[in-house]
Amino acid sequence: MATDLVDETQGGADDPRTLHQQVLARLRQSILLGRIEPGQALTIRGLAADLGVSAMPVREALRQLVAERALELMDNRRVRIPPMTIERFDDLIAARVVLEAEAAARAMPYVTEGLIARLEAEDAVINEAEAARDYDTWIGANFAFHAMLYGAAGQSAFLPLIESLWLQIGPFLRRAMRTLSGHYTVDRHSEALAALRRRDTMALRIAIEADIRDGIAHIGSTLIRSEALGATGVQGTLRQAQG
Amino acid sequence: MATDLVDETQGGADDPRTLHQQVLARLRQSILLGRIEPGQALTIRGLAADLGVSAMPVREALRQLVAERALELMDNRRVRIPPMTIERFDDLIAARVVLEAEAAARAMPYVTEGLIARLEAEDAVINEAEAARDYDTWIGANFAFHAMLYGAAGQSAFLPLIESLWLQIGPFLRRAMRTLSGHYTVDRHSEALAALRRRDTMALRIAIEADIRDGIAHIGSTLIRSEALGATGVQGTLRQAQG
DNA sequence: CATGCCGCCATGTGATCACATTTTTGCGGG
DNA sequence: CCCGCAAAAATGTGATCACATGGCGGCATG
Repeated sequence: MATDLVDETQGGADDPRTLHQQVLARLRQSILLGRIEPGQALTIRGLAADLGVSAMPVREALRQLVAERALELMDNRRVRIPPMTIERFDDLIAARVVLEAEAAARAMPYVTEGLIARLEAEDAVINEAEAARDYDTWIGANFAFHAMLYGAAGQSAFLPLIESLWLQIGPFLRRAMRTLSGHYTVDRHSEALAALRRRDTMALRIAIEADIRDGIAHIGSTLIRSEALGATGVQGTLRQAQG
Repeated sequence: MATDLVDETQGGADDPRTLHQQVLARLRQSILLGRIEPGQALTIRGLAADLGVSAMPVREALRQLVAERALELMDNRRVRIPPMTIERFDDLIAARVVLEAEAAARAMPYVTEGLIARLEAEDAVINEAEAARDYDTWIGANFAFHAMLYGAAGQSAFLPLIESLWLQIGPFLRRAMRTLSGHYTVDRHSEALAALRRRDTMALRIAIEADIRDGIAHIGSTLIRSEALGATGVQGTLRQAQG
């Protein structure tokens, strides 16, 4: 009864990372790509069984994801994806806009031709994925595009904060994209790339903000249709697969 | 050989929180108030002995603080306070400015007379602490003032991000304040309170940004004087007190 | 006296176990 | 047929243990 909740492919036997780091990476990706349903039961033993590890690495990974606000520790001491509300969603978008616009502007001095070329390559992946309706690739490449830009100056204090925001939005982004397939938008990444080539910081800020806003504006309406997504939902009865 | 690294007073026997939550709270406060020296050895067993708990809660608390970027996991798998560089410090301040200015502006609609009164009370505590050179109280009340404002609308997605930034700055803020005792500054909190009373969002943004910038501007010079604070330093040989 | 090597000790990681609490299930009565 | 209560299963929390790794000092050697 093993679910496809996590990517079983990655993580070889000679992975230099600790087990809890591997578990963390896999769970993080699952959340980011919306593979975990809001409301789904997330138990230590269940995840451990699914991932083929003991409980300890899972415990540590869950704790870390709680700290990043990707998961929420309830009063029952159980962990879940935090339910989304309109207010919280609005907060998350506002935080993304100010943080990512600033991060992009601050990355400008470090933008090289090579970086622009790599961004263009990533943008091509995004466009292909969009045409093919491949949402996993689309979401992943989209984040890679932004992260590549913000990390141009090397490790930045902005990136972890932004990543936390993505993790909080991820589960609902995927759900909204399923309902709203084929939404036509202006290619904001092209605008951003043009701004980068011109070294036009202000235009870059505008492009990034526009990309964030109309990339997810329609989620708001999804939220309105089903108030407090994830607040109710299938509680448990999905992780009984173990002896 | 127990250090005064953590506040031993809090945390009764009938604390409803789990042990790891108590440990987390105490470590977090220690970091925020700069009671942990950058470069100081932070071992699981050592902290557990200091706190009178087993290793398990400490492990989980450390993991959570690593996720919040308050601590850093080195390649040795050992944990430390991340060394500060001028670039990182600059990033942290920039992130604080955009996040806190936005958080303050978004809190404006929820500002009541009662909140303003409570902020004034907190500001009084800050001024007293500054006069008395009581840095612990000063830092704590300062954060309480800001958190109170940003949390006016209830739980905000901004607050955890901002808290992470405070935790990253904390250890060095304290160090810089020790060297720069008695720095005269305009009372930006008064300006912020005045803006709140007038419901002047733009003035509030300006006051918050000014408060952040000149509250810690002098730390930059401290950093320049001792390049890469915490990069070198007393490595370990301080947590041998156990057996 | 300086330097490189070896062994010991401390540490992080992961596994397993016991216990208290919560959740689910099953049964009996209304 | 529905509701409530009790038993049973499941879960989170914390403790302890085994093991591999890394750091440190002592020791022998040049």
